[in-house]
Amino acid sequence: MNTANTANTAKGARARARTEITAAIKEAARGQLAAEGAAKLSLRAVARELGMVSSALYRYFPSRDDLLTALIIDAYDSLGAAAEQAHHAAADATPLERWTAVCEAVRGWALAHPHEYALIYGSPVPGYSAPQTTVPAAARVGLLLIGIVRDAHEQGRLTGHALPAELSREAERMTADLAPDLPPEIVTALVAAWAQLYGLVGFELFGQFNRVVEDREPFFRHAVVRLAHGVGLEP
Amino acid sequence: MNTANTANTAKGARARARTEITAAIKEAARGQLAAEGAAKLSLRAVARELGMVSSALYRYFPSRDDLLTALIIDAYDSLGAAAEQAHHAAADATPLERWTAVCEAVRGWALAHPHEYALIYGSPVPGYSAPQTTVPAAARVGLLLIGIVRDAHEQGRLTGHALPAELSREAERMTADLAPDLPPEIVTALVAAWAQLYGLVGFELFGQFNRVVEDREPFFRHAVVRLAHGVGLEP
DNA sequence: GTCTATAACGAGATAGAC
DNA sequence: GTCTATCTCGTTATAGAC
Repeated sequence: MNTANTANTAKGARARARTEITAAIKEAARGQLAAEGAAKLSLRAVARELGMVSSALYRYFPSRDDLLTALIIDAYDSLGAAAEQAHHAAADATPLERWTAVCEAVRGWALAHPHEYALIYGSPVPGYSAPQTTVPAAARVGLLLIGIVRDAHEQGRLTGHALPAELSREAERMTADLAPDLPPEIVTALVAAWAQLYGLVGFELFGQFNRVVEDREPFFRHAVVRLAHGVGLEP
Repeated sequence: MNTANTANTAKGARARARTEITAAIKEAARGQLAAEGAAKLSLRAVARELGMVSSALYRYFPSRDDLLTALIIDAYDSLGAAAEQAHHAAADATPLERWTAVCEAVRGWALAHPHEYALIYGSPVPGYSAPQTTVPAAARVGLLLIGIVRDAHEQGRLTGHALPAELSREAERMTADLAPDLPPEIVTALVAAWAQLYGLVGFELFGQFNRVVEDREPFFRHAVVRLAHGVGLEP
């Protein structure tokens, strides 16, 4: 067990060093994101900042695109965790209150991490195409919103609006994919509200609200309550 | 008058050449936008593509940022013209039909010009800050939407929702700025709907709807009708 | 096996002398 | 307006330390 012990501690130390260096690389890369943008993220600059040589980074990330993917997943996870935490803190509240709590957590995270928000919800990075591995992290906020609406539906607190005939096929397809237990008109409204939420956040973050909306917090709060109404959530 | 004549034609030819070359520069720059993104837009590459020398471009655009600004204004103007044309074609229709016509024109233009859309509504370009000269072009779509809602209001076709007290000051400020003849609750809803419209378009364009919304046109159409309802427009 | 460093490639950008 | 010398980049091959 002596050998096992030393082997374990040795392996543990190596693994610890590896995760630490991986974290340092991502941290330096996030600094690059803020300074130069995702399009100009460069492995050499990251290595320089860490006092390493560029080829050494390839032990941790097989390519620049893999580093970008890791940053994207981290950003989605950080946003998702913030939203889940806000949702958990409002666990006993009404669906409408939980909805606004999640939306405000999204906005708060975006204002606190503007460059990471731009990475995941801004313009695509030229030449980069996100792999499917980003999907679970990207889905976290959406799943929260679905869960809130599902609870409201089970409590009989939902009122939907009729769908046009041309949309019924697609609405049923989305419903089967996302939330088979909810009515199609609710799922359709929910997907739209999900996109519209990020429209509000993006306009504030990217400067479109400059000289238009000044006092943004009450504006946003009211807008997401109206969004919830559109999905059928009543107070 | 001989001298005046030659002077005039010379000046006319020179001015014509200048606008032609300016247009060619912007055209090549738009190609760069699509290939490398706005962050990597470089005067040298544009010059290379045109067979010019980089220093020659400075006769047309004093800096890279000025070229960017010109591209941004052109994009806003192109989008605004497309929206205005769609609105004009629906001049005799109901406000709700004009609303959806403008929204669909925005989406159509975005799908046809994804890189220019990313330039104006995507992540900000690092190190670039848009000057106030972009504001009039950027406002065109918003002014259209305000006009449609104003017409509906004058026809008595608008129903608003009460505002929370915390928002009344900001709502009155926005109303004074944007449309003093409309009720504050309508102006507030309109600004929110404006941002939400671009949330829908951006999600489709930037891939967030991949594997989520497949048949996007009826989805979008229904979503903007619901947006209009949120502003108070009834059919 | 795990890691870092050296060196090199091919492509492209850049600054400055001319 | 042209040329050149010197930068950058992502990536790979290789050699050696632990």
